[in-house]
Amino acid sequence: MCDEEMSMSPPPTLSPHHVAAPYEGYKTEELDSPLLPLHSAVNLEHSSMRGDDKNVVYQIMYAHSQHSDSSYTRPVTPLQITIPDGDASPTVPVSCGAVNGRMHLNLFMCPGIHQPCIEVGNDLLSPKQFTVRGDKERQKDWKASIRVGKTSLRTHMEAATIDFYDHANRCSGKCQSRNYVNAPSDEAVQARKSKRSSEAAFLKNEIENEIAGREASGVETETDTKKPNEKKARGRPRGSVNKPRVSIKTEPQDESFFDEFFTDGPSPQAELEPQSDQSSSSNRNQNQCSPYGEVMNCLQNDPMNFWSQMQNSGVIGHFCDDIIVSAINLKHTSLEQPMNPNTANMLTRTAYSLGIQSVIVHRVQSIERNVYQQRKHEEMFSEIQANVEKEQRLKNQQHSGTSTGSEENLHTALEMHIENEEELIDVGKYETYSESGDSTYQLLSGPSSIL
DNA sequence: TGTGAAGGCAAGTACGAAAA
DNA sequence: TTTTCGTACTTGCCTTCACA
Repeated sequence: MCDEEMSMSPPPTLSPHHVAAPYEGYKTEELDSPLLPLHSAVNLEHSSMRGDDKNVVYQIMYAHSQHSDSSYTRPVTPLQITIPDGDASPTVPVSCGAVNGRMHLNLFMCPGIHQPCIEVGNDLLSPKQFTVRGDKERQKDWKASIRVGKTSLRTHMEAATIDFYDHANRCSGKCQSRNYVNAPSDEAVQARKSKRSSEAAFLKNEIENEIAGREASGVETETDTKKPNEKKARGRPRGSVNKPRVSIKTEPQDESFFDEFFTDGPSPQAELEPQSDQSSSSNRNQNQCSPYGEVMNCLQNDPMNFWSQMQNSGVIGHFCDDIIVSAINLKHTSLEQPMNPNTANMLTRTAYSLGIQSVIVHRVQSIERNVYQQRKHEEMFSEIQANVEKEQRLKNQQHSGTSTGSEENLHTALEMHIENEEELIDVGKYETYSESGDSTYQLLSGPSSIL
């Protein structure tokens, strides 16, 4: 399993490029991958994060690590879809239709299609979304639709001039064609390899040309380290049977775990555990693990040391997964249960810990503006509709003549719609969390304010 | 002739309904 | 309650066709 084998190898080093777009403006339209700047909840939980503190967050994470030398490129987990200012993020210019963007290679992770990695203005889009923006979604082939220079992304990937970040260790098993999986003929394989090797130099050169003016150090091609025979086929294995469905509904122990997660001090259970654990775990050799209280103490009082050890041990991915699962549980709790002080407090703590409070504020404002605009438009169209009906009645009464008035009104309505179009708020910027994917907001009676 | 777009097809996923 | 089955959907690759 790739996630469990997450390595800390640096990302490919194709022309490091500093992201120009401001961090705060980044967002993703991925429904299940909301923008979550990741930083230490322990260190920042009580600090007021301002927008210009973002670099501080980054320093807190890595400044004192063993990788403090400038040559080290920070590892990237799937959560880290934001790029702080000043971070070296290798990018390549990409295009899809008329839309241009920059693909962040260290965010481009297998299988890629839903991984937000393409910077377009202030948006961070997945390749799928990028093809939609470029009006190429009907092509059903995102790799062919996205172009690097004059060549498709597919061609680059087949030539191994571009590959998913740390693909050897993070392969999802869903990235390969059925044509590879279904054992192609040796001739086909040889032909493909030959084609790749002959094109690779040209394609690499093309990429370097595309990013001319920057240092072109080449892309790490990981084909040598790949093990094609270990690739899994996409989708459901043949002959497999259904397993009993595992509900992600919060279970009691998960609830308690989550309650503890974002609280200041140890929970009552946590305080009890060390005592019960101390007697039995005082002898490390007997249990083959550190005492509960010792681990908890390190986690709370020396987070830098704790997480550094987890990182060095290569198991930090497990804890990131726990955080993700806990966040999902919190989402379900928020959606399915009446709001209570505990959940509300937890949501606020989470928002502050993840540094997304400004995103939330912007989203609230955007929703309010959108509701106001929708109401305004409804009123406008109701008025026009009433006028049209009025004209129609007059027309019927007169039994003759033309009703130029209604036509004018209709025309006016169309014009007003177009004129006001630019005033419409792009709620898509902050509209990502709807379970159903419905992007329209319900018009509430009363004022536009939702607070 | 090369390139891009559109559509077809294959393989697998996810999920609900039905059966055991 | 668990397992099996059916089906809509997703994804990726290939072929065909139109156009410059």
